[in-house]
Amino acid sequence: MNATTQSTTPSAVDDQDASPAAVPPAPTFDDLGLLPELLRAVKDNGYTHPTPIQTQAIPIIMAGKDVMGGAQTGTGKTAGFTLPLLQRLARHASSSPSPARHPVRALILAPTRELAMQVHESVVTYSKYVPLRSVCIYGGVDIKPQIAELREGREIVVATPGRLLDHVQQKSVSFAAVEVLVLDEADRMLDMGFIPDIKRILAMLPKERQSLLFSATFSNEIKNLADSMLKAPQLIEVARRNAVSETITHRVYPVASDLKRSLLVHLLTHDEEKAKQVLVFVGTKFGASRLAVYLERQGIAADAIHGDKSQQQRTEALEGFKSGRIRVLVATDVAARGLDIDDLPHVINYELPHTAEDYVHRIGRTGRAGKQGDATSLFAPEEKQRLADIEKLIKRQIERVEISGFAELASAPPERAPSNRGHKREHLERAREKARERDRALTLDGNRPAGRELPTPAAHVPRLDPRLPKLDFDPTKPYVNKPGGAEIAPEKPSPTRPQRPVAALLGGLGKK
DNA sequence: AAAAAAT
Repeated sequence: MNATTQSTTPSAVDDQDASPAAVPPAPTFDDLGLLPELLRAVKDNGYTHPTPIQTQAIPIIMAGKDVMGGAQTGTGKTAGFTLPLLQRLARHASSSPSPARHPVRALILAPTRELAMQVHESVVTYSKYVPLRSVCIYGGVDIKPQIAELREGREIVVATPGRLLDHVQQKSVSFAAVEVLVLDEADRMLDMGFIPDIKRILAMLPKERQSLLFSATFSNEIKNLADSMLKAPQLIEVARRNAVSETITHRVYPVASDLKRSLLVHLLTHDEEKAKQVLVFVGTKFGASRLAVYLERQGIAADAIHGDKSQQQRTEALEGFKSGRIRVLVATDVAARGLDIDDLPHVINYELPHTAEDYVHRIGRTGRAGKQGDATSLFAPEEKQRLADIEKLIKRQIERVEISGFAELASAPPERAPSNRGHKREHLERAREKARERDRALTLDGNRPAGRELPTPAAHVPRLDPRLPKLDFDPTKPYVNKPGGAEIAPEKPSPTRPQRPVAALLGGLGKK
């Protein structure tokens, strides 16, 4: 916006505004009254000017007030609460080596492991010169080192709710001395059904404390949550809700869904701009893995990140991407919110997200902090409604870019579209996938979908989804459910009684 | 409609 007028003298008044007298000079971090130790850490990181949310939030949080914050990632929100939080704790920090002198004084809750790690990183960065220690608590990894760290004494705990409650049960953490609670991405927590966990944790905290709640949206549920946990909160809101960065160029490429893979490879290899790193969003976990493998086979360094991957795999994929070893990171919406990947120039939606709001979150990975960003979406005819919803939400028409050989097929009826186009291999793959889907429906659902005919034996290739645990019994035969495994029932079941679907068996085993 | 999170 005012990039050209951005003065080299930090104290210069921004005279772009209509009423210069009313506009204070752009604040620097020095103006915020932060401790020298914190300022030093900020400067080590190369920051001189706080973002708008930091300018607003830091004094309010330092004053000990409760906060309801509406800010998206990339606005400097994390430092906006980390710095004043450290400042408050540092005032009575204990430099004693005794663990007993380091009880948990601040609790920060985040919805995903990656987000928790990021917040923790920020805490570590800014607490460099103050005697405060922190730990990141999340699932999917060995719990013992976490217990050991908590035993040593940590003033600041950044955690995902599930594992934290695990620690509560094991009595490896005490909340008796908690002074500040931060709930980050509360809307996400709500979506993920974390609210019961959050309520349980809240009930264990001292009543006398400062609470900060951050959420990208303000639904009634969020407001209720805020009412139950905040006292006379100050409202901080920078970016307009669902605001989309102005520096992002949006594009959609019309294409038949069967050809999306080919188009993606085409874009990744032909478009000079996209010879760089790209984050690709897909709709399903399976789809993410499949696409990453496909890209690897095409000679493009790719990896997938999603919730069915082990924590180590997720960390590896993210590190690989950040280090540049991986060129294309294929992700589900695990990465849509909060994932902070610096200077990401391109985001591709391989599939349009189910809700328009998710589009905003996904493309929020690019065009950060005034940088130029590209949001490209592959747009199949059946996604028409989704695109309409997105355009309505972001209040702009997205440019259609038609690529010869792809766009024509997108306007043809989907069934006929890809035929005799020299994509036989893909066709085969597609057919195989269809067969797999059919198998899944048959073997796992037990009941045929209403009105759907059984495929003819020739078309029906009996094969179970390879991701599922191997069954050492015939799912079409009657069974009994025993602790430790399933067995074919020895006795003949009543012929009049319908069999329980296999899905019920698998579900039952999963819970045991 | 899909994904995320404790085992």
